[in-house]
Amino acid sequence: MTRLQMDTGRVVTGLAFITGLLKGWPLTELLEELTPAQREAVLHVDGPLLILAGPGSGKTRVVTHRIANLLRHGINARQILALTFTNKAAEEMKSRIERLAPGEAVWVSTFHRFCARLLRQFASHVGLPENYTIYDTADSRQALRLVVGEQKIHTAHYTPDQVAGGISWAKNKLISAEDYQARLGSTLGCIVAAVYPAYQAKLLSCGAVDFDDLLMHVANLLRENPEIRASLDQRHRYILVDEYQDTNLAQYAIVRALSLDHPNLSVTGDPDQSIYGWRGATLSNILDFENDYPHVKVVRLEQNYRSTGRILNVAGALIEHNLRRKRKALFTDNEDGPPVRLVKYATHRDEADGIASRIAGDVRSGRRRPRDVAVFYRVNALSRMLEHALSEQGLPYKIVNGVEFFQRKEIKDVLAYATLLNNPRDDVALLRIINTPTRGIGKKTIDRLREHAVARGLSLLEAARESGLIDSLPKRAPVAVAKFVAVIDHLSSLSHGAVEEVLGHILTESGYRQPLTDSTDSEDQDRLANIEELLTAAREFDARNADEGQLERFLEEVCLVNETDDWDEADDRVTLMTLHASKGLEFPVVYITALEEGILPHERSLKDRDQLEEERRLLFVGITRARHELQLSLTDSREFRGRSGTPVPSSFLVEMPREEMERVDLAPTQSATVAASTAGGWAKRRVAEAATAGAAITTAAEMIGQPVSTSAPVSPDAFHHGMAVRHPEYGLGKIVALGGSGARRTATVNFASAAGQKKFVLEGCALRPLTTN
DNA sequence: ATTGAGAGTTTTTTT
DNA sequence: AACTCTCAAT
Repeated sequence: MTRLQMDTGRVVTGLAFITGLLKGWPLTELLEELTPAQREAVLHVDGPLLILAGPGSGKTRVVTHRIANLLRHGINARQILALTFTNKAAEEMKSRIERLAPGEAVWVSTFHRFCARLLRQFASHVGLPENYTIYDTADSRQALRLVVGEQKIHTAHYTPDQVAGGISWAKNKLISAEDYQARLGSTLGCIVAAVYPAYQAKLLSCGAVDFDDLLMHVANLLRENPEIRASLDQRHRYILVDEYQDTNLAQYAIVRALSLDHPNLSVTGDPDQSIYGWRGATLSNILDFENDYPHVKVVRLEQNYRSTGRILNVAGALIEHNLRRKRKALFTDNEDGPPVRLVKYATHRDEADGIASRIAGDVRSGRRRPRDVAVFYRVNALSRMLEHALSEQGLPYKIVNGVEFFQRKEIKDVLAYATLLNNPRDDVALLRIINTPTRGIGKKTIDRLREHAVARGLSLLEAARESGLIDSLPKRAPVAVAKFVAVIDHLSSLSHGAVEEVLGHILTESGYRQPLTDSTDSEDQDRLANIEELLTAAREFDARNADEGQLERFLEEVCLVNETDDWDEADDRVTLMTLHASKGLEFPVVYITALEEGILPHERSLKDRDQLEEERRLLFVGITRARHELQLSLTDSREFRGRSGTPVPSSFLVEMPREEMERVDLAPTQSATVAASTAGGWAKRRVAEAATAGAAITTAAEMIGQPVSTSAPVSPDAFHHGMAVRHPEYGLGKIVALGGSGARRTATVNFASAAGQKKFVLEGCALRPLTTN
């Protein structure tokens, strides 16, 4: 939300001064402490440039310095456009450019925000009003439900999410509603083929776009309007794209269209860090870059300046297991550092407590500050226990992308009013608030209104205006509806001032605030506090945007941001976030939790090799965020989705080199205890076992695997591709193929030992999933 | 029309 | 465990 803030007035003279300084910067200063490869990239001015940058290779530094160099060459900042994926990345880049080149108006933006801005300008070309609404996922899902209901489309057993996924997939591939063809024999495809056009028509009639539309509309705009394309190409002479490996076809088309006449396009990326395949990202975009742009300059940044040797070795060994990959050397001059810790806790509670108390110990001893530490997890749902444990230790923490502020009911309600004022055609917004707070407009009334609107081709608000003419309406309904319309009209007349004022009017006039103020319920108090926070955000927005009538801009901003923007680096807090959110960041100390089969890799990725490789990349990204210390952990018992179970260690652990790691077992299980008393301890036993198997203990998984000879037989269905398994004779291995079914189901296993590859009939065989107890 | 209890479902990741 | 949706009572 923050943008380059220019204190107009006072700073202007200083600004010119500093700019002058920059332009006069001796080149040597800009290039100081850069390696030859980095310099090569920084000094590149015209023509296409591909920077293949491994993790921690100083990519952002190179990009920002390159921008400074472009400016030094006298290129107008307005001609430079830097596109990122996340707001976080954009903020980071902005602030680093600001440090190098204060006051320069380089446009740094996420793809979506950039497109939103372009669409405001060219809305009419794609059939949108310029005050169009941006639907977030929840809104678009609502719109989808609406059309499915109105058109009586049968969606069989498919959930709205699945259908929406199909539409989203198509949009990312730039397939329009008219062109969409179901793949032969795909039931879901047929449903999508029916729903997609209706959904798209609904969005247009509401004057709304979903996230995917932002990209698709712009891509279409650029394709269908050569003059607009040319002028934008001309205007954005120098384009830089971050995380290019994550671009989908729509994004590719946009970037391509803007760099035809002026192919000064520089992209940075790392195929090994591609983790958004599920969102339509196409690796081929980066792999084919050299074909798309002749005479491209390719710079490889392979030296890592971030992590210790051991962390990097673990990451490297892991990612080596991806088959669909360009081999890339990763190396560092940094010291080896301490071993990567692999810890097994008894329960997920112990895991959280253990991590929290370890952090607390480091903080108390002064070795680390809270902000040095981050804890990553695969799914948001895993954050709860960690939060609890951290606050018990009195550690300040910050969740990135947690329960999203702007997704909260009360916030969405208030914003829905604002949205409707801004865009009266927005039926989704209207439906959200027509009876919030309750005004005696029930389901029946709403259904009649909708029927009327559909029959007459009206928006719901227009239909509501003529509610007096609708005979089928319940007796008292027209009065209630008229009241609602009056509220909206009144608010409408007040909607042109500062955003904070407008929101204030909404809260009082709509009757939304009163019941909350009267309530003693603590939840209502929370809601009120959230609303207060929204007003604060509005106030800050007003301060940044002096001119009035900025409601539309505010809504846009709020829609494309999913967190309150208080992610302040200076904030001394432990960071909690998903592995996805961690991309692009670094921390001295990193904890990655729940390295358990089904969580990491996620269960939905187990069936598909490509998806499994993406999970591996995800872990790779997480590991390479760590600078000095890294701990991976798993548990013997985890409560998840209300039920507790005994997790199987992640198959990725098999792929990490043991010699870089230290194992800590904080979950003495029964079998281990028995082993300790009977066989002289776990460690000895392990060595003996390895000796007889003729194989060295080489992987991390070996360290946590327990003998399983006594465990009960396992159903053949319990095995799946990629699973880590143990055989009493051949030791540890991994399933590389499965065949047959039922009692005849077979598995082909690659053993770490000299046994190599073996095939088993699973029914009644001695093969066991690698478990921790 | 509204409310509340109970049933049923769910979550991968982000703009 | 938490959330949404449905159905019946008010």
